[in-house]
Amino acid sequence: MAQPRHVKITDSLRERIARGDFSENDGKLPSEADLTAFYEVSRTTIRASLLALQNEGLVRSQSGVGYFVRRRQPYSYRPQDDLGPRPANPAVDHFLESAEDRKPSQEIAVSYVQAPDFVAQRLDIESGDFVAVRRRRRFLDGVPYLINDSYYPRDIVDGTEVMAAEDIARGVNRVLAERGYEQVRASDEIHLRMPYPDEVDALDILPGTPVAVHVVTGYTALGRPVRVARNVLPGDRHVIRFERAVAPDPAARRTST
Amino acid sequence: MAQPRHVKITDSLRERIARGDFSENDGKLPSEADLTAFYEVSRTTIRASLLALQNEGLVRSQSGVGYFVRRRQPYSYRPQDDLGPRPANPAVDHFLESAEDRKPSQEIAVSYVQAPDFVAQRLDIESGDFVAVRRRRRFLDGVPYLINDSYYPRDIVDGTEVMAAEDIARGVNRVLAERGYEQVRASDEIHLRMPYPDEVDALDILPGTPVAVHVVTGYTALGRPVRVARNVLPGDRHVIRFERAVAPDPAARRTST
DNA sequence: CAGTGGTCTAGACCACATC
DNA sequence: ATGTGGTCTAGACCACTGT
Repeated sequence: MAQPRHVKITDSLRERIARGDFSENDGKLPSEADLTAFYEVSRTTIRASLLALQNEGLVRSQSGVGYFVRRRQPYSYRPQDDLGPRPANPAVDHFLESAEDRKPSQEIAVSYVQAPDFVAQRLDIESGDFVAVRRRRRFLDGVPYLINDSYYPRDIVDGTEVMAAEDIARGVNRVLAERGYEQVRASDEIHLRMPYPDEVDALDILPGTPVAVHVVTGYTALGRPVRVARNVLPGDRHVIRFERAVAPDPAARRTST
Repeated sequence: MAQPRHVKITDSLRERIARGDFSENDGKLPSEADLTAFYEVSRTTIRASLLALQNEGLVRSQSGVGYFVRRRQPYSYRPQDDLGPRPANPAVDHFLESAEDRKPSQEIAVSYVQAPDFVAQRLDIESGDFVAVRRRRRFLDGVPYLINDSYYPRDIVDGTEVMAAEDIARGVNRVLAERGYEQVRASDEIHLRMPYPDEVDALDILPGTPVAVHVVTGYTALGRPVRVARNVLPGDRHVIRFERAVAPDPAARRTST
């Protein structure tokens, strides 16, 4: 037997899921007992296969109920929305506006902390220096969609409304701009990994769901970094989208048309 | 007992890993036998914990040898490198050039296929229409780093060198530009998920490693889509980076400085 | 050969959801 | 009360890696 039984069963179930064999009943799979009977193996072996499918993000289990095929309906996440003009209704920002039918809400906590390494590096300060943080958790229809921690150098937010634990209608970036720290450039980094336990809790993340960690550094026209934002996005709820314009390549122009 | 034993053990091991307790010996963990003795549980329970750590991407197992702490050294992936001027040495493209010390190589296969849905939609053609595809798998020091499938409308690549199964020194985008299809704008979409079995094979992906699927659509100045590229990136080998310039916000300017 | 992880079984008990 | 998944055990055999 080239392949172990649990692998063959996993493959078989994956195919049956892809074929839509379990599309009835909210995508409910047969019970472990039924599957042990069908594949003629022990319950342990069936559970190994179901666990594998969970870790691939294809299936979720609900204790006392059964296993269900997962389906995703991602929300568009646009890094470019964090800068630039605000939408017409100043009470909501882009995140909220593009939420379509879904009801947005958020939790905010503000504090001063010693800069973590990744912040200190990007803000070009010492690692122990204090920085201002706005920590937000954002929801759509009560479902957590993202963690956003925004870090600012102390001196540029001290004494402003930025450190109020409320939504800032104009947006923090606008407030900074008014103080002379308009951001004209940003760099984006995206890391992929499996979530840590605290992220699993904070974002209600199911097994087999990766996260993207999106770190933005915003710069003024003078090249000073004034903002580091760290976003954590569950992979099953987001598609990251952005647009690029390309500087024309003169070498190509010579021969074209 | 609030938490099951295997969860407590997983937490304990995760902490010990974070503390660097296993930094000796290539990051080797104690054997399953040692762990069963240490935590005083059955081997099954220990294996459940180790499996969980694998699926979090923290640990890898090597049959007959042991479990090892994983560490990542990601390569910078820059979506913006695919358009724009080529580097000085025309024999390599940006992917190759930015590889630093590591030896790049690639496999190329070209063909005509019926456009998959995601391609047809983005190229604005019918779903059954034939398109040209260049499929590439790229390596650094023999390690697969990415799958790149680039789709082009038939009419604009027919009779060109694009359909040769070799590296095109100038780059396909340059060839298209010379034919009058210069791309001046691109849209990017990034999806996150766990890899499919064929991707696991093609990219040597370990358990607990997510992938990013990066789909680029390139447009000419007339707004015609002429390229759809689908990249699959293993999360442990990439950091996605890009830069943005922000159009100044006139409302903010009024009061600033 | 000894040690390691990989596969598989049969069985027991529990917590939870549903009727 | 019944059925579901979640936890845990003890034990067996195998395949692979290293000495």
